[in-house]
Amino acid sequence: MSATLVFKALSDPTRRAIIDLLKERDRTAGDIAEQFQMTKPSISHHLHTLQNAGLVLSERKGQHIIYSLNTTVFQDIVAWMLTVSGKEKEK
Amino acid sequence: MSATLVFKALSDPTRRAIIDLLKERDRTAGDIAEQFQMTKPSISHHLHTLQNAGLVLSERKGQHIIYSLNTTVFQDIVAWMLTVSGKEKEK
DNA sequence: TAGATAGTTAGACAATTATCTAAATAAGGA
DNA sequence: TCCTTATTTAGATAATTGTCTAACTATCTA
Repeated sequence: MSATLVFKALSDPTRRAIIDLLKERDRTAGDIAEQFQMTKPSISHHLHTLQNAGLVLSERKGQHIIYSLNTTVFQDIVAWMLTVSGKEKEK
Repeated sequence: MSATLVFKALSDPTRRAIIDLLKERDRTAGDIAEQFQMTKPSISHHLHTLQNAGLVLSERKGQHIIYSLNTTVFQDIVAWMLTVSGKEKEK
Protein backbone atom coordinates (compact mmCIF):
# COMPACT_ATOMS: atom_id res chain seq x y z
CA MET A 1 0.00 0.00 0.00
CA SER A 2 1.39 3.39 -0.99
CA ALA A 3 0.10 6.16 1.27
CA THR A 4 0.98 8.72 -1.39
CA LEU A 5 -1.15 7.00 -4.02
CA VAL A 6 -4.02 6.53 -1.58
CA PHE A 7 -4.09 10.17 -0.41
CA LYS A 8 -3.69 11.47 -3.96
CA ALA A 9 -6.61 9.31 -5.00
CA LEU A 10 -8.72 10.63 -2.11
CA SER A 11 -7.80 14.26 -2.79
CA ASP A 12 -10.19 14.59 -5.73
CA PRO A 13 -13.88 15.31 -4.93
CA THR A 14 -15.16 13.30 -7.89
CA ARG A 15 -13.23 10.27 -6.70
CA ARG A 16 -14.53 10.65 -3.16
CA ALA A 17 -18.07 10.87 -4.58
CA ILE A 18 -17.43 7.62 -6.46
CA ILE A 19 -16.38 6.02 -3.19
CA ASP A 20 -19.56 7.28 -1.53
CA LEU A 21 -21.59 5.67 -4.33
CA LEU A 22 -19.78 2.38 -3.88
CA LYS A 23 -20.53 2.40 -0.17
CA GLU A 24 -24.18 1.78 -1.06
CA ARG A 25 -23.53 -1.05 -3.50
CA ASP A 26 -21.19 -2.34 -6.20
CA ARG A 27 -21.70 -0.67 -9.57
CA THR A 28 -20.69 -0.91 -13.20
CA ALA A 29 -18.45 1.74 -14.76
CA GLY A 30 -21.38 3.04 -16.83
CA ASP A 31 -23.64 3.18 -13.82
CA ILE A 32 -21.04 5.28 -12.02
CA ALA A 33 -20.44 7.54 -15.02
CA GLU A 34 -24.19 8.29 -15.26
CA GLN A 35 -24.08 9.96 -11.84
CA PHE A 36 -21.67 12.66 -12.98
CA GLN A 37 -21.69 15.44 -15.53
CA MET A 38 -18.40 14.27 -16.92
CA THR A 39 -17.42 12.10 -19.88
CA LYS A 40 -17.03 8.33 -19.54
CA PRO A 41 -13.30 8.45 -20.29
CA SER A 42 -12.80 10.90 -17.43
CA ILE A 43 -14.68 8.65 -15.02
CA SER A 44 -12.77 5.66 -16.35
CA HIS A 45 -9.56 7.51 -15.59
CA HIS A 46 -10.73 8.26 -12.05
CA LEU A 47 -11.64 4.61 -11.54
CA HIS A 48 -8.18 3.63 -12.71
CA THR A 49 -6.63 6.04 -10.20
CA LEU A 50 -8.74 4.57 -7.40
CA GLN A 51 -7.87 1.03 -8.42
CA ASN A 52 -4.19 1.88 -8.71
CA ALA A 53 -4.30 3.14 -5.13
CA GLY A 54 -5.93 -0.13 -4.08
CA LEU A 55 -9.13 1.58 -2.96
CA VAL A 56 -11.43 -0.21 -5.39
CA LEU A 57 -11.52 -3.59 -7.09
CA SER A 58 -12.95 -4.45 -10.50
CA GLU A 59 -14.35 -7.58 -12.05
CA ARG A 60 -15.59 -8.10 -15.58
CA LYS A 61 -19.04 -9.61 -15.92
CA GLY A 62 -19.74 -10.01 -19.62
CA GLN A 63 -19.85 -6.58 -21.21
CA HIS A 64 -19.80 -4.87 -17.85
CA ILE A 65 -17.02 -4.16 -15.41
CA ILE A 66 -18.22 -4.07 -11.83
CA TYR A 67 -16.44 -1.89 -9.32
CA SER A 68 -16.44 -2.40 -5.55
CA LEU A 69 -14.66 -0.96 -2.53
CA ASN A 70 -11.55 -2.57 -1.07
CA THR A 71 -12.12 -1.75 2.57
CA THR A 72 -8.82 -3.13 3.84
CA VAL A 73 -6.84 -0.21 2.43
CA PHE A 74 -9.14 2.24 4.17
CA GLN A 75 -8.45 0.42 7.41
CA ASP A 76 -4.70 0.75 6.85
CA ILE A 77 -5.03 4.50 6.36
CA VAL A 78 -7.25 4.87 9.41
CA ALA A 79 -4.58 3.07 11.42
CA TRP A 80 -1.97 5.65 10.36
CA MET A 81 -4.35 8.53 11.04
CA LEU A 82 -4.96 7.20 14.54
CA THR A 83 -1.22 7.29 15.30
CA VAL A 84 -1.72 11.05 15.07
CA SER A 85 -5.06 11.73 16.72
CA GLY A 86 -4.55 8.85 19.12
CA LYS A 87 -1.73 10.87 20.73
CA GLU A 88 -4.41 13.14 22.13
CA LYS A 89 -5.13 10.97 25.16
CA GLU A 90 -1.46 10.94 26.16
CA LYS A 91 -1.51 14.66 26.91
CA MET B 1 -12.83 21.48 7.12
CA SER B 2 -12.20 20.84 3.42
CA ALA B 3 -11.58 17.17 2.73
CA THR B 4 -9.91 18.09 -0.55
CA LEU B 5 -7.38 20.36 1.16
CA VAL B 6 -6.72 17.79 3.87
CA PHE B 7 -6.12 14.89 1.48
CA LYS B 8 -4.01 17.03 -0.85
CA ALA B 9 -1.91 18.04 2.12
CA LEU B 10 -1.51 14.41 3.19
CA SER B 11 -0.63 13.24 -0.32
CA ASP B 12 2.94 14.53 -0.15
CA PRO B 13 5.53 12.31 1.59
CA THR B 14 7.51 15.25 2.94
CA ARG B 15 4.39 16.66 4.58
CA ARG B 16 3.52 13.29 6.11
CA ALA B 17 7.07 13.10 7.45
CA ILE B 18 6.59 16.53 9.02
CA ILE B 19 3.43 15.24 10.68
CA ASP B 20 5.32 12.22 12.00
CA LEU B 21 7.92 14.59 13.50
CA LEU B 22 5.21 16.65 15.15
CA LYS B 23 3.71 13.54 16.71
CA GLU B 24 6.80 13.37 18.94
CA ARG B 25 6.74 17.00 20.00
CA ASP B 26 6.06 20.57 18.87
CA ARG B 27 8.89 22.07 16.83
CA THR B 28 10.07 25.33 15.29
CA ALA B 29 10.11 25.80 11.52
CA GLY B 30 13.90 25.72 11.50
CA ASP B 31 13.99 22.56 13.60
CA ILE B 32 11.69 20.89 11.11
CA ALA B 33 13.66 22.15 8.09
CA GLU B 34 16.87 20.66 9.52
CA GLN B 35 15.43 17.16 9.24
CA PHE B 36 15.11 17.36 5.47
CA GLN B 37 17.47 17.79 2.54
CA MET B 38 15.39 20.60 1.19
CA THR B 39 15.58 24.38 1.41
CA LYS B 40 13.86 26.28 4.18
CA PRO B 41 11.50 28.07 1.80
CA SER B 42 10.30 24.70 0.51
CA ILE B 43 9.63 23.45 4.04
CA SER B 44 7.95 26.74 4.87
CA HIS B 45 5.68 26.20 1.88
CA HIS B 46 4.82 22.68 3.06
CA LEU B 47 4.05 24.01 6.54
CA HIS B 48 1.74 26.58 5.00
CA THR B 49 -0.05 23.86 3.06
CA LEU B 50 -0.49 21.81 6.24
CA GLN B 51 -1.75 24.81 8.15
CA ASN B 52 -4.12 25.78 5.36
CA ALA B 53 -5.62 22.29 5.56
CA GLY B 54 -6.04 22.75 9.30
CA LEU B 55 -3.67 19.89 10.11
CA VAL B 56 -1.14 21.99 12.03
CA LEU B 57 -1.22 25.12 14.16
CA SER B 58 1.49 27.73 14.54
CA GLU B 59 2.40 30.19 17.24
CA ARG B 60 5.17 32.75 17.23
CA LYS B 61 7.51 32.73 20.23
CA GLY B 62 10.03 35.52 19.75
CA GLN B 63 12.07 34.85 16.66
CA HIS B 64 10.72 31.33 16.37
CA ILE B 65 7.46 29.99 15.04
CA ILE B 66 6.38 26.82 16.77
CA TYR B 67 4.31 24.27 14.88
CA SER B 68 2.05 21.67 16.45
CA LEU B 69 -0.54 19.13 15.29
CA ASN B 70 -4.24 19.92 15.26
CA THR B 71 -5.58 16.48 16.06
CA THR B 72 -9.27 17.35 15.67
CA VAL B 73 -9.02 17.49 11.87
CA PHE B 74 -7.44 14.05 11.82
CA GLN B 75 -10.38 12.78 13.84
CA ASP B 76 -12.83 14.25 11.32
CA ILE B 77 -11.08 12.46 8.46
CA VAL B 78 -10.96 9.20 10.37
CA ALA B 79 -14.71 9.51 10.88
CA TRP B 80 -15.26 9.76 7.12
CA MET B 81 -12.89 6.88 6.43
CA LEU B 82 -14.82 4.72 8.87
CA THR B 83 -18.05 5.29 6.95
CA VAL B 84 -16.30 3.24 4.27
CA SER B 85 -14.43 0.52 6.13
CA GLY B 86 -17.13 0.42 8.80
CA LYS B 87 -19.48 -1.01 6.17
CA GLU B 88 -17.47 -4.20 6.37
CA LYS B 89 -19.29 -5.57 9.38
CA GLU B 90 -22.65 -5.17 7.64
CA LYS B 91 -21.74 -7.80 5.06
C1' DT C 1 -19.46 -12.36 -39.03
C1' DA C 2 -21.47 -7.66 -38.69
C1' DG C 3 -23.49 -4.28 -35.64
C1' DA C 4 -24.42 -2.50 -31.12
C1' DT C 5 -23.13 -1.65 -26.41
C1' DA C 6 -19.67 -1.12 -22.52
C1' DG C 7 -15.55 0.38 -21.35
C1' DT C 8 -10.58 1.72 -21.84
C1' DT C 9 -6.46 3.87 -24.02
C1' DA C 10 -4.07 7.62 -26.47
C1' DG C 11 -2.97 12.23 -27.18
C1' DA C 12 -3.65 17.15 -26.33
C1' DC C 13 -4.16 21.15 -23.34
C1' DA C 14 -4.92 24.15 -19.35
C1' DA C 15 -4.37 24.33 -14.45
C1' DT C 16 -1.97 23.00 -10.36
C1' DT C 17 2.07 21.70 -7.69
C1' DA C 18 6.89 21.08 -5.76
C1' DT C 19 10.98 22.96 -5.88
C1' DC C 20 14.54 26.46 -6.27
C1' DT C 21 16.93 31.28 -5.70
C1' DA C 22 16.47 35.95 -4.34
C1' DA C 23 14.34 39.28 -1.66
C1' DA C 24 11.45 40.80 2.20
C1' DT C 25 9.73 40.83 7.11
C1' DA C 26 10.14 40.14 12.11
C1' DA C 27 12.48 39.88 16.43
C1' DG C 28 16.55 40.02 19.46
C1' DG C 29 21.00 41.73 20.91
C1' DA C 30 25.27 44.81 20.55
C1' DT D 1 20.26 51.97 15.20
C1' DC D 2 22.71 48.21 12.89
C1' DC D 3 23.62 43.36 12.49
C1' DT D 4 22.31 38.63 12.94
C1' DT D 5 19.08 34.93 13.09
C1' DA D 6 14.47 32.92 11.97
C1' DT D 7 11.10 32.60 8.80
C1' DT D 8 8.10 33.86 5.01
C1' DT D 9 6.92 35.81 0.41
C1' DA D 10 7.70 36.41 -4.57
C1' DG D 11 8.72 34.80 -8.94
C1' DA D 12 10.43 31.24 -12.07
C1' DT D 13 10.41 26.54 -13.92
C1' DA D 14 9.68 21.62 -14.63
C1' DA D 15 6.56 17.93 -13.58
C1' DT D 16 1.98 16.28 -12.59
C1' DT D 17 -2.99 16.26 -12.96
C1' DG D 18 -7.93 16.55 -14.64
C1' DT D 19 -10.46 16.97 -18.47
C1' DC D 20 -11.72 16.53 -23.26
C1' DT D 21 -12.25 14.20 -28.11
C1' DA D 22 -11.05 10.44 -31.02
C1' DA D 23 -9.87 5.90 -31.55
C1' DC D 24 -9.47 1.33 -29.88
C1' DT D 25 -10.77 -3.35 -27.47
C1' DA D 26 -14.03 -6.61 -25.64
C1' DT D 27 -18.42 -8.83 -25.40
C1' DC D 28 -23.00 -10.01 -26.79
C1' DT D 29 -26.56 -10.94 -30.18
C1' DA D 30 -28.79 -11.41 -34.58
